[in-house]
Amino acid sequence: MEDRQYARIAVDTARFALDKPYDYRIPVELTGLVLPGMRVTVPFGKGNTKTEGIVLSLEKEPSYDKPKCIVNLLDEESVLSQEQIRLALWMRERFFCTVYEAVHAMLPSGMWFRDGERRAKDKVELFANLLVSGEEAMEAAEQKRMRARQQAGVLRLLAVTGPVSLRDLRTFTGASIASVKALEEQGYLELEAREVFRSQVYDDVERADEIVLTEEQQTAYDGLCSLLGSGAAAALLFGVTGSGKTSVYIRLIQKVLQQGKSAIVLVPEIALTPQLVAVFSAHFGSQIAVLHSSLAMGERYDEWKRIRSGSVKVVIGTRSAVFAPVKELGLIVIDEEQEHTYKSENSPRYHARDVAKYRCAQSGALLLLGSATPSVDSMYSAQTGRYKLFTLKGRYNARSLPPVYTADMRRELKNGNGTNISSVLLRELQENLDRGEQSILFLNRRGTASFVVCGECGYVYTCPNCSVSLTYHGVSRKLMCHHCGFVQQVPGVCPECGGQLKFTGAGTQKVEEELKELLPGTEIIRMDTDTVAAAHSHETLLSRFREEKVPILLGTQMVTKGLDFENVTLVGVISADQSLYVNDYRAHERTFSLITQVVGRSGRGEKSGRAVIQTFTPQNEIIRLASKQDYMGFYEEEILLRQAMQAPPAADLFTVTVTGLEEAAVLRGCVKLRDSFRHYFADLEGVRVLGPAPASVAKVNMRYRYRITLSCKATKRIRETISHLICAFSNDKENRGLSAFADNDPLD
DNA sequence: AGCACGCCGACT
DNA sequence: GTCGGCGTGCTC
Repeated sequence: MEDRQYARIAVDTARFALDKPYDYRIPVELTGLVLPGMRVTVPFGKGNTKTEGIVLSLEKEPSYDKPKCIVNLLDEESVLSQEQIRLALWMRERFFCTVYEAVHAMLPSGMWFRDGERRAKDKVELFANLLVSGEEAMEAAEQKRMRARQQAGVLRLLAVTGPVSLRDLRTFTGASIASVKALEEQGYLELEAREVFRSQVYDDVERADEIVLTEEQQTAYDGLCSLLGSGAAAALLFGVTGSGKTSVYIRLIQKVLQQGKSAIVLVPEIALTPQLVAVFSAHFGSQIAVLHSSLAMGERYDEWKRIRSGSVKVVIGTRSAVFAPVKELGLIVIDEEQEHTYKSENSPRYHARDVAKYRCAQSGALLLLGSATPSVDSMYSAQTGRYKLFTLKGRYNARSLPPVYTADMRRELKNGNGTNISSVLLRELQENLDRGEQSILFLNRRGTASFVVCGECGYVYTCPNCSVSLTYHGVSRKLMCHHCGFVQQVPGVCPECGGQLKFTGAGTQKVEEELKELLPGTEIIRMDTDTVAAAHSHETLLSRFREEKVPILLGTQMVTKGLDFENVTLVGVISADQSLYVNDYRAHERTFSLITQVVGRSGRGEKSGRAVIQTFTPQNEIIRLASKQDYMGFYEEEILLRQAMQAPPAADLFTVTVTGLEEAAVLRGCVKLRDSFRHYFADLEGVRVLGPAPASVAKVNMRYRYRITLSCKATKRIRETISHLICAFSNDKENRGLSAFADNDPLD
């Protein structure tokens, strides 16, 4: 080691085109202390601005004749293992991000601020919440840098992480309460009391009995066991709702632990799966770590350290938990693998499934994808033998799936029923009321946003920076942009004509009113972004529904997931069409999955259930198949369509998005880029270069965005060419002020 | 993205 | 002469 005086470093350049390893000399006083996987500060560029970087390797000879010198060592021990460094380098090639962006994704956010020591946490803590956009906060921090250092630090941290507890604010920025209060008075932030989960201790949870598998589950389990450590690519566990996939997961994880290895379990959104977490803690006690979305930053960091120390054998968490630094990885489970939350929408634009595949291949672990409605991609891999397929057909207690009625909303309209509730649904609701049973109503509305419109002139509040309407937040009574974070007060009247403003709600409000009129005196719990905005009120609402047996639960997306209520015997889908007719190759898949999931909420107890699907297009094939709960029928149909459209899995999609302040320049740059792609791929069969087309949100943060789409088979050459052309694009001086980024199979 | 270097016009 | 405008190119 003593003769390795140089460090190869990935710096935090933010620019993809500049991102390559740079060699620095290790100063004498740091000899022997600098090791791969440690963060350092280094001078970079003409002005020697201090930049953060991470040491990739140590070298005897520098690859450059005038290396500069490392100025500071930020870690006492490596924060990334050799394996994780390799993963970060792979992510750069795979997801078109910088190595440092990949490193950011792999480490808990608490690592990026001053190291905090562990302290006992109170149950309720004050949280600081930004009232201005992240951008405004950064700007204010810049101005305050000299006069009010502490305030600047607080603003910067909040801009990056979102709401942070007062305690964490102090530990990570060193700011005093006074400076936070000052910011509150200046209107930059608000303080609110929030319940905080104590660092999870699952020791006191009552241990569950040994799981007894059904014959079918046992077959799947045996098959999966034989795959453990066999080097198989991946397995798909296709099991209808209520078939006991979780039991198979648990037994398989027990097997993995017996072999001295550990497991990672990914779930779409942990707040929506409290039941799953409870079951896991009953079986694994203190061996598990739950990367909970509402963990305070310090606690998340503590859990990360616990995992790295090797005392945690099972990690449950959302997307980013795929990076959990467990020792001896033996298994990764991705539950509800078709969910879109596994794809990151900003750089690094990774899909947890891809990262999991890579990690499993590296460590000889098994990847298990589980779902009642697998993505068409995964089922295709299973059908073609790339994944091993295991099927669970039997439901718990041999209960059959609930019968589904389709309500034709066109006929309702013709018969003079203009409400959102069909006569069939109303009849069934009434019947449930009479019998004292409960019902769940699901409003399938694309985007849960509620916006404000003038009832007289039709003026809609839109973001001054982005091409979207502002979302109304009932709790804070403010209008907000979901793309750039712009916030403004709600005015009393329309600024254009002085007319009365209307709050459209997520649609749930309207349906709630209609229900109150149709079923007078019936209590209804409404669950949407407005009513669950208060911390943990999601669980509060659900436990009220369970304990107080409130007759009707009405909600958006969030009522579809993992809820298991014995007394629910009726499920209604208010408008099945809403997510179906959008310009996105995944629309069918999403609608089918959504309907199937929500129908599966009915009749999970002793009593049998039923479901009503309301649609304006009852003849639609997807709706028909979903009401029959015929996944394989859906798959066979959809795969033909995908092949005809050359959409995944028949082809891979890449988009390259160009952004800039001037629309004409963006468009020009995009056309040039498209032509370079066409030129580079002229000799390749089966590559289509489409565009430019405006991105689905055509303007974000004052920047216009146009994109081109590549439909092709993803090969090394394709990826390298995309990287190369993005670099060439940003090095071209004619593209000044424009930037470009690539995404593999984006969500929209 | 920053930042320095350099080549030209305007002013002390 | 020489101060500073911004166009150009590089970052170990």
